Order: sequence, then C-alpha cells, then structure tokens
Amino acid sequence: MAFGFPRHFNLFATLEIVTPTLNQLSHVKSLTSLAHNTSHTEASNFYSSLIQQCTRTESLRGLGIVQTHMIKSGYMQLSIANRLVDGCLKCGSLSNARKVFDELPERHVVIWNAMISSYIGHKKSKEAIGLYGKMVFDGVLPDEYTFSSVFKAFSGLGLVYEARRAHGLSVVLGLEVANVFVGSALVDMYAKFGRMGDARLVSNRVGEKDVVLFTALIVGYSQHGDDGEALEVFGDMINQGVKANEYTFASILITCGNLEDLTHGKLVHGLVVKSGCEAAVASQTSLLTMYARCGLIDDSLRIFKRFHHPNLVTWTSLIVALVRNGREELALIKFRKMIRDSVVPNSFTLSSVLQACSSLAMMDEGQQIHAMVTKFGLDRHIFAGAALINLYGKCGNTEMARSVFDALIEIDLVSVNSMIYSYAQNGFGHEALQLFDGMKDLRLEPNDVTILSVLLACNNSGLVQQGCQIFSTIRSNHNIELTRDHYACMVDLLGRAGRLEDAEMLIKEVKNPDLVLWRALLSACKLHGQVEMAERALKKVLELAPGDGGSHVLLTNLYASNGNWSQVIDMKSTMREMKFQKNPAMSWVDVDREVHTFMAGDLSHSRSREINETLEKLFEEVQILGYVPDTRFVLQDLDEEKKKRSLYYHSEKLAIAFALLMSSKKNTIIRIFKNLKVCGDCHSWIKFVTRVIGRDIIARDAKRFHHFKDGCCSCRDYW
DNA sequence: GTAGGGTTAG
Repeated sequence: MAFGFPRHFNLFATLEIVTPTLNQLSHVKSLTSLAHNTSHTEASNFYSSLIQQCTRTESLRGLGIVQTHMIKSGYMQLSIANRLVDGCLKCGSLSNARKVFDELPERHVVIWNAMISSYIGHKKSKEAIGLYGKMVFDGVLPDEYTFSSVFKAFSGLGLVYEARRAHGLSVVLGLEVANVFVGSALVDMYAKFGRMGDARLVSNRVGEKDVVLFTALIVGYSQHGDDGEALEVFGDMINQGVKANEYTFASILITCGNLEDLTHGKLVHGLVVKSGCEAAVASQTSLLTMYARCGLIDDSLRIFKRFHHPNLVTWTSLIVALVRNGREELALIKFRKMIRDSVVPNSFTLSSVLQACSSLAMMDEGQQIHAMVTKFGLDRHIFAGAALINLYGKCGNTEMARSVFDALIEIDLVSVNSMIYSYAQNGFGHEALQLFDGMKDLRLEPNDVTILSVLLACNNSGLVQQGCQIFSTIRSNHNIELTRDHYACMVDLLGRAGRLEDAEMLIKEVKNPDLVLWRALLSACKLHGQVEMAERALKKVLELAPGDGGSHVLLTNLYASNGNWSQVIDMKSTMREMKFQKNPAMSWVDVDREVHTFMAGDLSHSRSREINETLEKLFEEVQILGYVPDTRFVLQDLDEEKKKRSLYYHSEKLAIAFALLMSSKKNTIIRIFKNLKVCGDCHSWIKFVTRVIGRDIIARDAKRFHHFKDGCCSCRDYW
C-alpha cells in the first residue's frame, strides 16, 4: 500500500534539529504530490522518529504539524497515533493530547489508560471518570492498568455508587484481585471512603499482598480512628515477611503518635534506621510528629536539626509539634525563621501559628499573621478562617471574629462552632443562640462541640432557661453523646443561678462524676453561701483528688465570706499540714511583646513607684464617680481600713495601672490577663476606670472575657 | 507504551 508520503523525507527523520524539518513538513500539500510509493514500514518509521524527536525536544508545535501531516497523508495507523498522544502527554500538554485523542479514528486501550492516568496525575478526576465512562460506552474493555488508576478518581470525588459499579466491572472481568495493583487501588479507594470493612474484604481476597496494599490499609485504619487496628496490620505485614519502606514508616509512625505509644514508636524508629530509610523526608517528618505526640518535644527538635533544607511540611510539622507541647513562643520563632528561609506557608502552617497566637492571646502578632493569610488568599477559606475566628475570639474581639466568619466562602461545622465559642467566651449569649438556631438553614448538624459551646454561651450570659432546654433536648434525642464537660457546664449554669439542688441532682445522673463536676458545685455553693452542701461537695472532691488544694481554698473562702473565722483557721492549718500550695493570683500585660507579671501586693516591679502613683490617682477619681471598695472580697480577718488597703494592690489593678503608664495612645484598648477569676471588687473598679480614662479595657480571666466599656462590662455583671 | 500507598491544620 502506498501513502501520500514524500520518500526523500526519510532523510529528515534522522536530523538532529527537528524544527526546521517540521517547518518543511508544513508545506505538506506540495510535498505529498511528490511520491506515492512509500511502504507502510517506512511511513511508520518516519513518523515514529519525528514524534520521538518532538517529544524529546518537547515541541508541541512539532507534534501538531506531524499530526496534520499524518491526517492529510491518510496515514493514521493505530500504534503511531497512540504515540502522538503519548508525546503530547510527555510534553505536559493534556489539552493537546486530548485534541489528538479525540480525532483518532481508533484508540487502543493503552492510550485510553495513558489519558486517564494523566488526568488523575493532574488532579482532574472528573475528566478521568468521564473518559472511563466513554471508554466503556465505546466498548473498549478496561484492563488492570485502567482500574489501578481510575479508582483513585472515584475516591477523590467521593462517588461511592459509581465506584462500586466500576468495582463490579473489575470483578466481572476477573481483574479485581488477580493483579495486586488493582487490589491495592481498591483497598485505597474504600479506605478513603472510610469503608474499612470493604477495604478489608478486598484485601483478604488478594493472594500475594505487597507493601503498597498493606500501607493503604494501615493509613485507612489510622485516618479513620482505628490506630490499634493499623498497628495490627503493620504487625501482620512484618510477620508475612513483607518489608516496610519509607511510605509505610511515614504512616505507621503517625499511628504510634496518635496512640501516644512510645514503645512501638521507638521500635519503628529502630526499623527505620535498620532499613536505611533515615534519609527519607516523610518518615523523618513522621518521626518528628511521633515524638511530639508522645510529649518528647526535645527529640522532635533534635530530629528537625538533621534536616538541611526542611520543606514546607517539615516546617509545619515542627510548628504543630511545638504548639501541641505548649511551646508557642518557640513555634512563632520557628515560623519567622521559615519565612526568612523563603518557604511559603500554607493553610496548615498559618492555622497552627494562629493557634499559637490565640493561646498567648497575642493580638498584634496574630493580626500580622492575618495580613499574611490575606496575602496568600486564604482568609476566606475554612481552615485559616476558623483559626482566625478562634484568635479574635480568644483576644476578646468578637466583631473581628464575626467579620472573618461572614467573609468565609464556605461555612462548615467547625467554623460555626468556632464562632459560637467566640460568642460564648465573650458573653454574647443571644448572638450564640441565634447562630445555633441558624444552623438548620445552613444544613449543618450540631455536634458535641457545638452543644458545649452553646451551653457555655448560656452559662456565661445567665440564659438559664435556654441552656436547660437545649440540654434536655439533646439528652432525650440521644443523637449526640453528652460528656462530663456538658454536665459540668450545666452544673455550673444551674449552680450559679442558685438552683443548687438541681445541680446536685444532675451530678448524680453522671456515671462516674469527676472532679470538675463537684468543683463546679462547690464554687456555686461558695457563691450562694451554702456551707452545708459545700462541705458535702468538698468531701466528694477529696475522695477523687485527696491533694486538691483549690477546693480547700474555695471552702476556706466560703467560711471567710460568712465570717466563720474559726473554721477559716482550722482549714488553713489543715492545708498547712497537708502542704497544699495555693495557686497564687497573677495578672499580666503584654507591652511591646514583653510580658509583665503582677501578683497581689507585689511591689517588686522596677516602675513600682509610678504604678503606685497612677493607682492613687485612679482611686481618687473613681471614688468621685461613686466607686466604693467592696471589702467582702477580702478574705482575711483584718480591720476595715486594712481590708480596703489590700484591695488596692490586687494583681489586676496593678496590671491595669502599669498598662496605662506604658501606653500613651488614647484610642487603644488595654488588655490584661488573669490566671484566676477576676475579683468582684476589681470588676466594679475597672468599670469606673473606663469612665475615668475613656478607654476600653479587656480582661481575660481563667473563665472568660470581660469587655469593659463606658462603665459597663460585656458580662453584665454575671460571671 | 499505561498502574497502586506516605508526612502538616480547626
């Protein structure tokens, strides 16, 4: 058979420089008339050679010209045409490959596979599945290559039904478990769907399981909360003589970390070294994470030092590890170093550093990172978004939290929970309830975190009835498992509202009531002067935690506020005998990223004299406005004047005076922090102070935020 | 000629 093909062009096929050859080829019309006697083999060799050269030089244009020539010359032999598509794919152009592919009169299964796997490699699962469907429709039978790649597209898109149909076809064609590639792709797919039962069924049917299949199974179990089973699978794998590789190590170390199982973690560490996988980045990163999860952050830091050029994931893992271990400041230092090293953070990194800022309530630093989040276009996405909402919530800025929330492209359960929690801790109970009610419209089902946040919101705003109603609805629906935290919140809510009997009844409902519950009751008793129940509660607390100093202090304070000084003395001597250490009250302020700490009556600060002067002046002014020292909050048996004097030097007052001294800017908000609950006298005093200075004061205490403004507090005096 | 598993977040 002859083709419209120029015989002398064979010469060009051997030329090193492809482009000029192709330029001449483009004059195809005149050339085709030159010869008509070329053999099939010659044509095939000619085109193959040209395609090969175009592919090597990544000349897409060249491939296009070859295609045109092939069409015009009437030569479109299957294997060569496939090579043309393959050439486009190798040049990285999926769209060109698809164009050529679509124009082919006939397509071999290999080229279908190449197209499908390229789509998957480019994360275009929809196109891959579309092509798979077209292939089946066209009557081309998928083979083991097709299945081993296409299942990934189904799991990527969450198409369970379609995936099961494809799985069915693979069974019909006898390919399901005959080929370990297909088997492991299926295991991986079902694992990603979270259908571990199906994953295991497929795995059991595969005869010769290899390391990839085992790894897919391990990851599946680990990512769906069954780390114990993941560890079992790893053991089975080793017992069957299948050697773990860097992928397996990376996964199983995460499993050990999740289980906080240092014994197995160290064992695997040994295997990593023995297998010569120490240089593998992913397994080293997992090793770092494993040690951090087991609380050995110094080991994590040591592992990190071994990286010469840590990548983004490694940096992020380190930052996460530090935040998890309470080393927020170091996490921020490492983050800055990462930026200096020109590693671009992603939403994982940014949400972790934002979490660090939240824990430290570092508003300024957090805002700088917010700017960075915006720069990278991540401020409207759920992950960084939720972290920002938490940050602003924890810094007492609910308006900013809300504006981040409102700008989110997508609202998910976690972002709603974060927003409700922000409202809760800042005492905006009604806003929290409104958002909670609005979840139905957003088609979001509340989970245990939602309920805890909304109960906390009711608690912090004194919305007793609403809280009780939500609690009893959840309790009767059984949709959400109520934990001790939920009960503790309710005990606190009822207790603070004075419904002490109801609170005590609720505790009795809990199977094994823990410390937190009885402590909540005890503190409610203290609030309402209920000595008898308080003594009962303390007894329970001490059964559970014989060394609990805090509860002794609570009861002592209750005796003191009732004026039972003899019992106070008894309690104090008991506490001395038992060597209880009272957690001392402490307040602090952050001035120019330096933390200044104050204890009650603490005059050791270098600017103590000026702090004192500021305080004296403030006292004069607030008294003119009507402030009266409330000596009920002095828990020592002193005369009235001494009591008044001792109130002067409460840590929160010292911190505010210092903050005032240090910040001259009139419009800025003063932020202070206290490790215990803010004292009642100080609360009233701060309200007056905001009227004197005309500035807002935000105080974060152990339980919540108090936003003082124009003589009022956001908690409406209920806390 | 084409194929499967891994490390970081609320």
